[in-house]
Amino acid sequence: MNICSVLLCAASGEEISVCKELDWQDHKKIRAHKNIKSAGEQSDRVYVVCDGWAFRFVLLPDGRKQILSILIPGDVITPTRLFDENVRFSVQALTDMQYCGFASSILKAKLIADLAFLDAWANLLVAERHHHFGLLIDLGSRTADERIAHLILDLKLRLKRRGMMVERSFVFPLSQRLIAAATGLTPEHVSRVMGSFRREGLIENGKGFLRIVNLPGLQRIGGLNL
Amino acid sequence: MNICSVLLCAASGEEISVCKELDWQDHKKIRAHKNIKSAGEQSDRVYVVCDGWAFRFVLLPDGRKQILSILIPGDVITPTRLFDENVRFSVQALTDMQYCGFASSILKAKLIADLAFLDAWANLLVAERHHHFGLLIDLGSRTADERIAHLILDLKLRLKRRGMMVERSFVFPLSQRLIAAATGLTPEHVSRVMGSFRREGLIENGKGFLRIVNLPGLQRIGGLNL
DNA sequence: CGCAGATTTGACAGCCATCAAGGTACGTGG
DNA sequence: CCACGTACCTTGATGGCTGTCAAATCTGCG
Repeated sequence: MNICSVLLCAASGEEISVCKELDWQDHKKIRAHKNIKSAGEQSDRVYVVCDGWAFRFVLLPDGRKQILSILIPGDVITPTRLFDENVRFSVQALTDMQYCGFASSILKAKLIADLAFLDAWANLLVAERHHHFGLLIDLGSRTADERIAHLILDLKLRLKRRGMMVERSFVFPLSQRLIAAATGLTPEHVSRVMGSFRREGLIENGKGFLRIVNLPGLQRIGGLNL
Repeated sequence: MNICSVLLCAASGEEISVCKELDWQDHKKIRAHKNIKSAGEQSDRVYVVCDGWAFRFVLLPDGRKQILSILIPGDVITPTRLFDENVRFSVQALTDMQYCGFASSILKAKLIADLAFLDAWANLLVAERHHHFGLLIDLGSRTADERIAHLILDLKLRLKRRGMMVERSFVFPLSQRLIAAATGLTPEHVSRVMGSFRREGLIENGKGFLRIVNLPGLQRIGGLNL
């Protein structure tokens, strides 16, 4: 048993005991801004974020990139690798990070043998799907303020679940350029919106961290209210 | 063996032989514009579209609706129902339609017993995920023309795979209001874009059908080029 | 110190939303 | 058969949110 197995279990919502026999195959470090995977590459490993942040993205022919998801420690980087050899997106380290890989053949064998593990993996995919629906609503129907507020609230929730918040503050290594790529906006406009959030006393943020000062206010803007 | 089982197999990309023992539990008809499912409802059935079109959507508190996916015959309406009792979205019939339901307990038992079926189901979820990524790119990074052209090309491809195209024409029951809800635009703007497509000789469309006149031209606008 | 990248701010433009009006098709009821 | 209502599509005028372009400031880093 090791830290990566624990993370994998945590990510899939499973009891640690389920994963006792799982052991990591690789354990890698990578520097910020390096690609972990590029779209189209093949691979026989499923990777899990152990430390640091990363993001999934697609590079468009005209140079713009659309971010599909932001990955924090405990997230599975390529959960569909078990069923699809081709990865349809690229993954880049956002900070210096560590991640570890599990051979998909071993995971898949376990998936079949262990019903609880299958359920856990399915729940992981379902949760991601639900998350993507939220993103679609943001990009399709909501204003810049709403998208950014929602992004912040979403990250807050996920970090809190993993015990990575202190008070109302958390590590926040996202550059405004990245927030822009995630929300479908331009960096300039993100700067304007974040600036107004700060002036209105909703948030405080400095180098690498963010603090939610007025949670109800932020929720009034970015809550999905579904 | 019946038409619904065949459709379910087709949808999951499986050989028909795999599904021989599956039998439908319900077979329902429903009129256009009626809801098949509402978000939050629980259900113990997985439904498959037999005839007609439908769409998944989320209703926002301010009354706008965002369409998440358009469903054509052969599509599984609630593929995650096997792992998640709560459905996070609503589904509405777009035309008069027929659909049938399979008890999720039976499907799930088959999933565990039959490796090929598990793979097929996983492929279905992976394909949907990939499709949602494409939508995210549209809504996040692309113009109105590109989104609409892409929507048309995507439907064309899916209908072609199911053998539902004649020449370059296909049934196209989407109102412009619905295209707007799917692409994150307003009906007025959709009308302008479709009008310009028509004037430029890219498409022809009348009541309930659409014909792609200039496929390369449309692909130049709406191809993802990934 | 010098450079590259991130953030901020301002001016301006454009895409698309909003508001409004009119046309067409279709179903219903008289 | 015709009046009428409803829903959809079309078109125009106007406005606003956000993108684009540009430049200044700041920061970290070699």
